[in-house]
Order: sequence, then structure tokens, then C-alpha cells
Amino acid sequence: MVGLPRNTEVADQFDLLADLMELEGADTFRVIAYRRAATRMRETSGSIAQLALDGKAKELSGIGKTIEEKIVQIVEKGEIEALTKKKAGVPPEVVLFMRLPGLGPKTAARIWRELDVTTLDELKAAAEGQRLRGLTGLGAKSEEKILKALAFQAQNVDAGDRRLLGEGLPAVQAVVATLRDHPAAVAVSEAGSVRRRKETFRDLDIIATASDPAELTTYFTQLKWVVDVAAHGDTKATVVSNDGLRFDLRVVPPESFGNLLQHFTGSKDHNVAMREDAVRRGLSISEYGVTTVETGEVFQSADEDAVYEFLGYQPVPPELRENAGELEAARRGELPALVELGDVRGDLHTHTHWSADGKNTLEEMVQAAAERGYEYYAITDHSHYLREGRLHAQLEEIERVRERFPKLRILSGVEANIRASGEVDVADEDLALLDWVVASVHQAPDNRPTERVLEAMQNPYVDCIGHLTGRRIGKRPPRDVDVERVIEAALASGTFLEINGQPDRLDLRDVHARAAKEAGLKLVLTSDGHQLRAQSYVELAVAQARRGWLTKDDVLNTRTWKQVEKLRKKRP
DNA sequence: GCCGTTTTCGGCCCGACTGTTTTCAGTCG
Repeated sequence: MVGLPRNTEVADQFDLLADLMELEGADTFRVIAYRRAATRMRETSGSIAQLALDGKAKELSGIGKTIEEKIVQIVEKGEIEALTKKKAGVPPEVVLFMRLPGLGPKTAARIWRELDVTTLDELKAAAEGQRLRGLTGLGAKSEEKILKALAFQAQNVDAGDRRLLGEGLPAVQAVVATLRDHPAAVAVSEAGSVRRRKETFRDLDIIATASDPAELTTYFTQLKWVVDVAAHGDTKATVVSNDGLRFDLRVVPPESFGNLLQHFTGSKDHNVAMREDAVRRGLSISEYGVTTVETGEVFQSADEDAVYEFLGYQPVPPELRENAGELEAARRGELPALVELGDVRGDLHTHTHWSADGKNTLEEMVQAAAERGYEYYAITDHSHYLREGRLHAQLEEIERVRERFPKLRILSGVEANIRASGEVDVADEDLALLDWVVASVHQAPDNRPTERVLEAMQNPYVDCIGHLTGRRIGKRPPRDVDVERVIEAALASGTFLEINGQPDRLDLRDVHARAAKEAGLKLVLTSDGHQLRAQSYVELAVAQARRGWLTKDDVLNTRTWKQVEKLRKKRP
């Protein structure tokens, strides 16, 4: 495994190759094929490089013989040969032209070739010097747009263009609720990537029907937290909130609400695959309806499920709409019944003020857990803060709190640290006193990320590995853990893996959760909450689990504590 | 470059918007 390029690195090369070919005016379908293959690689849980070396990459849809060979080139030579060649012919910054909104490959190539503009600085100068309007098809407005895009890009260079689901989900749910209360509103729904519970988003989409669309749209632009109205028409508006979130509202006709909701929920890949399949059956899908080509008859519905059913599919839960096999499964009627928040009986990774970064007392956290209706709740403060008798002191406090909450089973636990050696930093005799043990890697760097975890799993007291890869979305990449090996070892040792619900962790990620499920491993959904309101992060863990195709049965903590005890590894 | 319950060759989603055009190409989601 060591030394093989990551899936994201391989995928990036194919995307760059696609960009360069597009600039050269290559066949669009080849370009699309490379981009599709890149997406497939990013959404594959195993090592795509290893698959290619084994001749198995071409079993993935969208990857054929040619692309598999190019992956092998990356392993052997570090780069796709065609990419090396093409990079020599195109100034590196010309690719960046295409990233500016409104500026595509055709225009970028003409600016480069016909005006000899090769850097972003030169592009700016050319627009300011009104030289772009010399090209047919470009005018004063184009120059203005490009300058605006360049300025925006310069301003937001550090901001990152995607925000966390954990921020966007409560925000969009609040706006949906507000709009529903308006007298002109008939139906209101979240849409887009946030409805699919994708871990990050660019903007928050809302779809509605209304008795008076213009009135609802205007109301939306005048909500008190709106600081900027980027667009405002009768049926569509875009606003920016005081915390920088972009909301899009579209008001659509009620008779095709289901078709439009389906369209605007995406993903693009899901919709394209569904439309391609429809074409083969003599149907044409658009956001307004499904047309039977032969008769011209159009099917519309206010109900999204009815759209899927008309097309011969089981209704597909939004979390699965990524063109990752869900359409085939829905065609056969074999979609899984996904786990729901209400199935979760207890949280097995939480903190209190015993950890320096915990914000609430043990009793406050337990009180909130009881109010959530949990049957059990594990206190797993960081081992670092439970040294020198503090572990025993906390056990005494837990004993006292138990008396006050007789209906909630309070589990004593710890989040132990996995040392570089693979040992956990709590003695066995202390671990033996506890009901539940989470073990996690905290400090980097890490030159044997996989072995370290495998060794920790051999400890008979370690029940679950916390946030396996240690990623912090947007801040820190995942450690280079061989997740497939970890899953195998987890099954062999009787250790569980968690889906950590912290908004910037969501670790395991969706495709790894799905790989774990397919291997037969049960996962634990946890909040890793360090304060009262963070207990709700379990909702994000549930969302991630659903994106990983997990059913109630695939999740350990949908079971009673008695059942959990039966399933976990035997203690000495 | 990929793919196949009409196909191993000849297709490859669909519509809106924008800016520049007198009928459309490029871009976007």
C-alpha cells in the first residue's frame, strides 16, 4: 500500500487532463469520460491505484481499458503520459481562466491563443485595457464580468468555497419553516446538496409552490437576517445571510412540484444517469415533466415519489442520489431501508467538563441525554484528563448521577489515545473498570497510520475506534489509513468503527461507511459532543450513515445495551 | 473514452440564461 497515490490525487490528474483537452478543443465526450472517471475514483473506497494494478479498475462504471492503463502510468511514472505532454503545451494559469464563472474552455482558449494572454494578471490587464472586446462574441459586459470574477477570487482566496453541512442544515431548515408559515406558501422543501446531506455545500436551495409566487419571493428577500439580495425576480431569488450563507429560492408551479424538486435535488450525475436510461426507454425527462417521445404525452406530478414510480424506480432517498448504484437497485426494488434518527438508542462517544475542551458538567450532559430519550449514554472523556486518580473520581461522580437518572443507563467510558506505538494510553486494569472504551489517534505526524490502529484493535478492552482518519474537512486532510484493511481487522478483532458526527469530521466518510457495511461490519453513530447542543451532531452521523446506505441493522447503537454487550468482543 | 434487453458502432440529458448576435454559441446547474 505504501507509496501508492491516493484516489484524490489520481482523480485530480484526470480532471486536469480533461481541462487541458477541453482547452485544445478535443471531443467533448472524451472530456466528459475523463471527468466521470475522476468522480468515480473519488467515490471509490478502496485504492484505485491498487485496483488498476490488479486489472480490476475497469470493473467500475465509467472506467475502461484506456483509463485503467493511464492509472497504471500514474503509479509507475508519477503522471499520465498524455498529461505530461499536454502540460508542456499550455501555460499553467490558462486552466485557471476556466474556473472563473461565465468563462468556459472555448473563450479561455481564444483569449490565450488570439491575444497571447497566459496569466491571470495579464487577463486582468487585457480586460482593463478593453482588449477582450476585440474578439468576436466578447464585448464590454464580458470584460466587466471577468474583472468582477477576478476581484471576487482575489478577495476570497482563503475563504474556501464550500461550507459545512453542520452549519447549513439547521439554517436551511429554519428558513424552510419560516417560509411555510407565510400565508402565500403552499409547499416548501429544501433541495440541492443539503437535501442529500452532502458533507459540504456551496449554496442552500429551497423549492416552493405558492398562491402568490411574487409575494413569497419578496418576503424571502426581506427576512431580517438578509444582508444582500444577489438576485430577485418574481419566482426566483438569491440572498446572502448575515453569516455569509447563500440561499436560493425558486417558486414553481404546483402541478410539477415533484418533477422540479427531483431535478433541483440532484445530484447532477444521478439526474444525467436517469435521463440517459430514460432515453433508452423512449422517454425524455426534464424538470417540467417526463415526455413519452412517441405520443408526446407529458407526465407531471406534485409528488416526487410518483415521478420515480412512473419511471419504474422505487423512490430513491435523497442521500443515495449520487449515481453510485442507486438507480440499478431502485429498478430492482432493492434499495435499503435507511437508518433513521429515531432508531438510535444511545450515544457512545461524548465529553463533559472533565475534558478541558468540554463545556458542560457531567450532570448537564446526562440531563440533556435523558431528555433526548436515550436508553444509554456513554461518558468518554479524554484519557489525558483522567490521570492521577481523576478516573476514579469521575467514576464516583457517575455513580452519584446514576441515582438521579434511574431510567437512563449511564455508561462509564473513556476516549483513550492511541500512541504512535499502537498502545492505548490507559492501563488495562483501569480499562477493565469501564463500560465502553473508545480509542482514537490524536497527535500527528504518523508514519504508520494503519498499523497503529490495527494494533490498538488487538487490545481486548478497546470497543470502538474513534474518528478513524482524523480529517478536519477544509482544514486537515485524512491520515493515509488503509480503510479496507482496518475494516477487515475490525471484523476479525470484534472492534467497531464509528461515524463521528462532528460537522468537520464526519469520519468515517460516506463511501467508507458503505464499504464497512458491505463487509458486514456494524458502525457506531456518535456525536462526540463536547457541549449540550453538540449532542445533536448525532443527526449528522445519521445523515452520513444514510449516505453510506446503512440500515438500522448496520448500526450497532440502534440496539439495546444488552444486545450491544452480546455483540462486542469478549473481555478477559 | 465508455457502453450495450433494439447496438461492439454510433450514440452520449435537458433547459435556462447571457451576451452577443439578427439566429446562436457558450456556459451553467
